[in-house]
Amino acid sequence: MHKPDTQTPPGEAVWTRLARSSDRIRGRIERDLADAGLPCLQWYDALLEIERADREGLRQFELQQRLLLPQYGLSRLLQRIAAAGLITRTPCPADGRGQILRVTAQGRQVRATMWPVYAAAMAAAIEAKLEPGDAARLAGLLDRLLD
Amino acid sequence: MHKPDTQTPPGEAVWTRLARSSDRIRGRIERDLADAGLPCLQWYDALLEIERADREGLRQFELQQRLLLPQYGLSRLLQRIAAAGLITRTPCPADGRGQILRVTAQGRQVRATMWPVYAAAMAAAIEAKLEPGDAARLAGLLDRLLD
DNA sequence: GACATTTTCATGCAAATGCATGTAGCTCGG
DNA sequence: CCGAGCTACATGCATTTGCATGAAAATGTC
Repeated sequence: MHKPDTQTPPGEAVWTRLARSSDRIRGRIERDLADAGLPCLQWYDALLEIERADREGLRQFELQQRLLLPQYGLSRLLQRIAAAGLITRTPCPADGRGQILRVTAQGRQVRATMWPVYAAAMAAAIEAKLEPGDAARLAGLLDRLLD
Repeated sequence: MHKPDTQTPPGEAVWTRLARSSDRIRGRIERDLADAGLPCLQWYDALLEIERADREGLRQFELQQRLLLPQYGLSRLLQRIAAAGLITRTPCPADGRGQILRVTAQGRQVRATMWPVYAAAMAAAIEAKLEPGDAARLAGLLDRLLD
C-alpha cells in the first residue's frame, strides 16, 4: 500500500519531482558529453533537426518551433555552431530575409560521435531505474501533460 | 490499444517528454510570476527553504544541498536576494567562515505573494491535464527516477 | 503601385552563469 | 602549537542569456 500524499496538492508533487528529475538527468547527460570533450545538448538537438531536414534544408524559424528556443537565442546558437564549422547558413533564394541551414560533414561527424554518449547517459539515468513497462507508462503520462 | 513505440529506446522516449514537459511547465510558472511583477522560481525556492529553517537559521552550504545549485551560483543568488532586502546574512558565531541566512519580514511577504501565483500555474499546467490518480502514478514513477 | 504591417533574422546592452581561483577559518596529525 | 589539508564562501573573467530594439524583406490593403 502506498501512503497517499495528503499534504501537498498533486500538481505540486508532480512538479517538484519533474523539475528535479529532469535537472538531474540533463546534468548527467551534459556532464558525460563535456567529459568526452563534446558539445552540449543544445548543439545536438539543433544538429539533429538540421540533419533530418537536409534534403530541403531548414529555415531558422522552423528550427525555432521544433527546439522551443527564443528567437534571439537560436540566432546566436547558430552563430556559434556555424563558427565551429558544423553547419552552414546560406541565403534563401525564395525569401531574401531568410537563410537555409545545412549540416557540414564535420557536423554530421560530431553528432554521430555524440549519440552513443548521449544514449548511454539516458540509459543509465532512466532505463536502469525503471522496468520497461514503467518507462512506457511514464512516457504516456508525460504525453498527457504535453497535450 | 496503444501502439507501442518500437523505434526509439524507452529511455529516449521518456527523456524527450520529460525535458519538454518540465521546460514548458517551468516556462509557464516563470511567465506568470514575471507578469505579476514577482521574482523568479529560484528566489521562491531559496526563500521557502530559508523560511522553513528560520528557528535555527540556515547555512549557505545547507541550502546548497537542498537547492542543487553550484556553490558560486548560490553565493551570487543570495547576494541578489539580500540586495533586494528579502533575506539577511549575518556572520555565524560558531564558524567564522560561515553566515546565517534568515528571511526578512519583506521576504516572507514576497514569498507569500508568490505562492498563489505559483500554485495556480502548477494547477493549470498539471492538474488540469491529469486525473488525480494519474498525477499520483506520475509522481510515483518520477520518484523511482530519483532513486 | 505606394504605404502600413508583419515576418525573419540580428544585435547592443545589462544580467546571469560557468569555471577557475582566491581567501579566510576550521581540523587534525604530530 | 603548528603546519598541511580541508571546508565555507567570494570573485575575476569569459561565455551565455534576456530584453528591447533594429534592419531588411515580404505581405496585405487601399
